[in-house]
Amino acid sequence: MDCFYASCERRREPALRREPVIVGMGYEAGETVGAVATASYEARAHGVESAQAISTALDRLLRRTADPDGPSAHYRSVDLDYYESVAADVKAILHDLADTVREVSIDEAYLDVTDRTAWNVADGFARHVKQRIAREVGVPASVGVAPDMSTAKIASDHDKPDGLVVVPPDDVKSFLAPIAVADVHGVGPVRARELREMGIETAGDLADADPYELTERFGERGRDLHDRARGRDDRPVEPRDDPKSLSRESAFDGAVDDHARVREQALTLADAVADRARRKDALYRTIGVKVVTPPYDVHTRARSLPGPVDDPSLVRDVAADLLAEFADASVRKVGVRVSNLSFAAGEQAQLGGFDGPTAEETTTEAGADDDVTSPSGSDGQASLGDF
DNA sequence: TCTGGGGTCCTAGGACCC
DNA sequence: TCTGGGGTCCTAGGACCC
Repeated sequence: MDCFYASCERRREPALRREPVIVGMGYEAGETVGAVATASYEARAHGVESAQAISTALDRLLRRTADPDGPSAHYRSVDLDYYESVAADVKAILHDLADTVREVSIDEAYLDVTDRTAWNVADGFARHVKQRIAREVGVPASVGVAPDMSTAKIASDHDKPDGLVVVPPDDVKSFLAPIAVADVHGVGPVRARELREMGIETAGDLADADPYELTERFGERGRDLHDRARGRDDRPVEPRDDPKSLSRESAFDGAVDDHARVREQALTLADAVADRARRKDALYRTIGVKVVTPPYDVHTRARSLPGPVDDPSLVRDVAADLLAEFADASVRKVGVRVSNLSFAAGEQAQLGGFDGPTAEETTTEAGADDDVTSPSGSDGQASLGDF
């Protein structure tokens, strides 16, 4: 999906169309530590980027739109419940159009459409996907079609927003050759720099590089990158497994030396994580904390239990205990995580095995349906700043 | 670029087991 | 007392993704 959160805001507030829109978090009620979650392309034209400090983003837009009659930026804070309800509508269409769908995130998915189309009409099929989403849900999408997941991903990013790129098997090599190495999935800032130091700038360079040398430098990932640069990616499109971990974290407005305050925050997060796990019917066997100290050092500590549990007070106790090691530290961010998850539905649900579906099951399903509509009425995230 | 929140996978060392 | 070969699990850190 294209700048998905911003598109969702526009869907329910059409006045935002064609306007610069910034969707962020942490910028509510006088706070300053927020970041940009999504910026519309109009905002990106002013140098606003995802993950940017909110102060920088607003500053850039303000500075470039100093003219009071000029374009104004609109800030909205993240309303995940609403975006999830929109995403559910999009995903229903995807499941209708493909035999297998891998949902990667709230706004991205892979579809295996091998048996639904052919290369000579793939363009029309992709157009149909986009049009159904636009017509039935009202948000824009970009689509890439290719013989493998890695190339399809690059293709979908190639012509954003509202993109449509088809790369038939015979074109994969020439399509990938000029792609910047940083645009290959699995190449972030660190590997991009190392690759450049090796004289590898494009996917074509990467494809021509010595795989032995890449493996020496990057381990197994080096082999993967080389393969992907050559269009060799034989991963099948598969639905995602159950989650491997659940976590909550939050940043302080500046570094905090008061351990009692850090601990309090951690206990709140512990409760939130335990609650999230319970709602997902997840048992956990490992409880961990994350502590970020200045300048930006990330520390993690974890402890495993003898067996899987659902025990909120244990999450609190273990988190507090693990945190004690950092009692004298200055802390800018703290998090709590549960992992080693198991989804033993039988243990928790006790649906009585022999009597067929119980009343509880039907009640639960009805409740889930209601959730789809309820968040949209919320105005809690209202316009902090149309300026 | 002085950095939000929620995830995944890989690596490496240590403890421990047979 | 010294020590082969193969394996698992756990923890911590790092890179990456959306």
